[in-house]
Amino acid sequence: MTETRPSALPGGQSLLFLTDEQLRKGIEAMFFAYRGFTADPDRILEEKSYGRAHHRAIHFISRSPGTTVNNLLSILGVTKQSLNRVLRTLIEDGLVESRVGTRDKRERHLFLTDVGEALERELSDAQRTRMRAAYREAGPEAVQGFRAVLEAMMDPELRRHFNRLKEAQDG
Amino acid sequence: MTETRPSALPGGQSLLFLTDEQLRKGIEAMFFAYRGFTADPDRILEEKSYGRAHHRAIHFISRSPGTTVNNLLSILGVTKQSLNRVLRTLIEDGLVESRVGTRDKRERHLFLTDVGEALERELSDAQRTRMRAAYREAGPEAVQGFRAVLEAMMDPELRRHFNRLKEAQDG
DNA sequence: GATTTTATGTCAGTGTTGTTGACTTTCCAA
DNA sequence: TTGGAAAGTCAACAACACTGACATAAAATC
Repeated sequence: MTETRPSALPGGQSLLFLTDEQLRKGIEAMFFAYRGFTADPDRILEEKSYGRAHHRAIHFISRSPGTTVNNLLSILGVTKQSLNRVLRTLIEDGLVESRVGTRDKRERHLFLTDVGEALERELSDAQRTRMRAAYREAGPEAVQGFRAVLEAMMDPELRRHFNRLKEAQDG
Repeated sequence: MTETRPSALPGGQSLLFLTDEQLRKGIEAMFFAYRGFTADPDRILEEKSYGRAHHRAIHFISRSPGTTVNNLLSILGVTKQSLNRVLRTLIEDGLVESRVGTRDKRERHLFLTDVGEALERELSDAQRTRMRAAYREAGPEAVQGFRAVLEAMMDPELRRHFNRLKEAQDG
């Protein structure tokens, strides 16, 4: 059970013996876990007739208040037309405020209104609750491994975004 | 670096001190990692003008050859109409074979053809390569934690599916 | 000062993937 | 023989992505 295979060689070069089967299970775990990961917010969003795209926008605006549209675009990896559709409804509904930049007036800086903050809290509470439960069930050591593998799986550009967000707050 | 916080109490009850910030970073890691996770297959699928839905069908048919449409439906969590559209094109294109059940002739058993197997291999090779690289980078201990957290994050029903697939092959 | 580039927004059209609802066919089982 | 489950089909629709074209304002550059 807790027995481990030889995984490090004298050279310091760590060598993992990973069968295709083990890798495949990792792939399936990602698939099924992601469904769980989005399930709770999806339920909340459905009530308010929003979608995942709205959630993502809300999340990253909350995370980086005052971010520009362009910055959000590169984080989300969608076209401006796609993002704009979502942002427009959020602004119309009074969840997001778009302020013209002071230094560069071409830019729009995005902020959540109080209503937007409230929805963000509702969504992230649900998601954090599941994440917390998963962490507790898996144990403290698992959390580090989880994060390490996920980070290694990211595309370099997204990883840069991830780490930028990370640095903004605590370690 | 390798220092750990107090994470277990005498009672045997493990207690994790997780700030909202730490949980939020886990959430973002899932988001960014999933993008990387699907990036390679997406590129391959685009060439052949298929989508993720086709990939998922191919994957689970490959995983459980002879599976029925109903079983596939409960794994994928979509409507039969949605799955049917995808299956129809895969059958028309000669990637999937649908055989009428012998015991129960209402059921259709799904198999990959040689062409289907070839695409499956191409897709899963790409995905496994990234997974292998991530595992190597994160180290052997991380892999266990990764899997443990993902499994704990799944909805119970999906977890049952996951474990059923797991048991079918090696440990 | 004129030109180009950048940031943003918008309109129109298209494709994939999901949904509901209604309906049919097949066929097992009570 | 009748009820219901499994599978398939058709139609309509919605969310969310895409491309391409175009407009506007402001910054940057020549």
